[in-house]
Amino acid sequence: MQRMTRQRAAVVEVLADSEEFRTAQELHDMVRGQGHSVGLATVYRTMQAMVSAGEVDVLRNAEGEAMYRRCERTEHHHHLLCRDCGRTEEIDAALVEQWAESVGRAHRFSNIEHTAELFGTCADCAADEDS
Amino acid sequence: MQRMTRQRAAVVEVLADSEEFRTAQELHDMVRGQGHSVGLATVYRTMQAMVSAGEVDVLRNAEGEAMYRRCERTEHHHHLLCRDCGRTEEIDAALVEQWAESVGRAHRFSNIEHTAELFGTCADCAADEDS
DNA sequence: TTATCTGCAAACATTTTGCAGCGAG
DNA sequence: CTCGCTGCAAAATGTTTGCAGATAA
Repeated sequence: MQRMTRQRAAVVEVLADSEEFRTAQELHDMVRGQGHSVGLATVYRTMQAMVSAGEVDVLRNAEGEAMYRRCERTEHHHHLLCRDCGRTEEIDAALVEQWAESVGRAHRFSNIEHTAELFGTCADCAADEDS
Repeated sequence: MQRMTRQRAAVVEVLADSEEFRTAQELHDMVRGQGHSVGLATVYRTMQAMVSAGEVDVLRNAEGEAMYRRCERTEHHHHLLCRDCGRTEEIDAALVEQWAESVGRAHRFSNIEHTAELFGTCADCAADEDS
C-alpha cells in the first residue's frame, strides 16, 4: 500500500535531518541539494501521505504556507511558534485538553475537537529588535 | 491619507456586523449580498490597510486562508461550533488566556497571541443522528 | 505482472499588482 | 483640481490533479 521509492526515501531523509518545520519548497530544495532529483508534486504528495499517516506534523506559517516536520510525539499536541524566526516549541497542552472537554460537556456538545496554536516573539528575536 | 469611499464604508459595515473571523471572499459576498458592488481586490486592499492600521485582526484558518475580524478592545473570546448545524456558542476562555500567557512566559516568548476554537456536535444534532 | 508512484504541465485558489479612469476632499 | 481609490484583468504564489510512462513488490 505504500511503496518505498527512491524519491520517498530522499524526502524522508531530509525530513529526518531537519529539526524545524519546513515548507514543501524548502524540502524540495534540500532534496535536490543532496543531488537527488525529485519533483515538487511528489514532495507534496509524500507530505500528504505522511500527514494522514500521523508521521508528520503540519501547520501554517504567517504567510499561510504549509510547513512540515516529523512528528516527535504521536499524541495530539500544540505548538508555540516564533513569529520572526519561525522556531517552534512543542507544548504540553494538558490544560487545553481538559478545558476543551469540560467546555464541551457544559454546553452538551459531544465529539469535541479543537485547534490551538500560540504565536509570539522568542527571547532571541525580541533582543534583536532592540538594536 | 485615507479616503472614505462608498466601497470602504460597505466593507467596514459588514465587518462591524460580524462577530466572527471572515475570509476576504466571505466579506466580498456579504457586501454584495447587501446590494453594494465592490471588487474583490478592493476588499483585500481595504483589509491590508486596516490590518496595518491596527483596526483589524488577521489569522489563518486550517486551509491557509486569511481571515479578518474587527479588533475588539475588550477581551477576545472563543467559540464552540457545531459541526452539523453550524450554531456557535461563545465560551468563557479565561482559562486559555491564562494558559497562553503562562506557557509563553515559561518559554520566554513575548507578545503572545493565540488561536483556539472548539468543534463538536451539539445536543440537538446528536439526537437527530440517532433517528 | 500490475497497482502504485513519479514527473510534468496544466488546473486551481488565493492574493497581489499594473493601469486607466473615477471621485473624495 | 489632484492624488488616492477602484475595477478589471493579468500575474504571482502555493498547492492539487490528470495522464502517460516508470517501477517496486
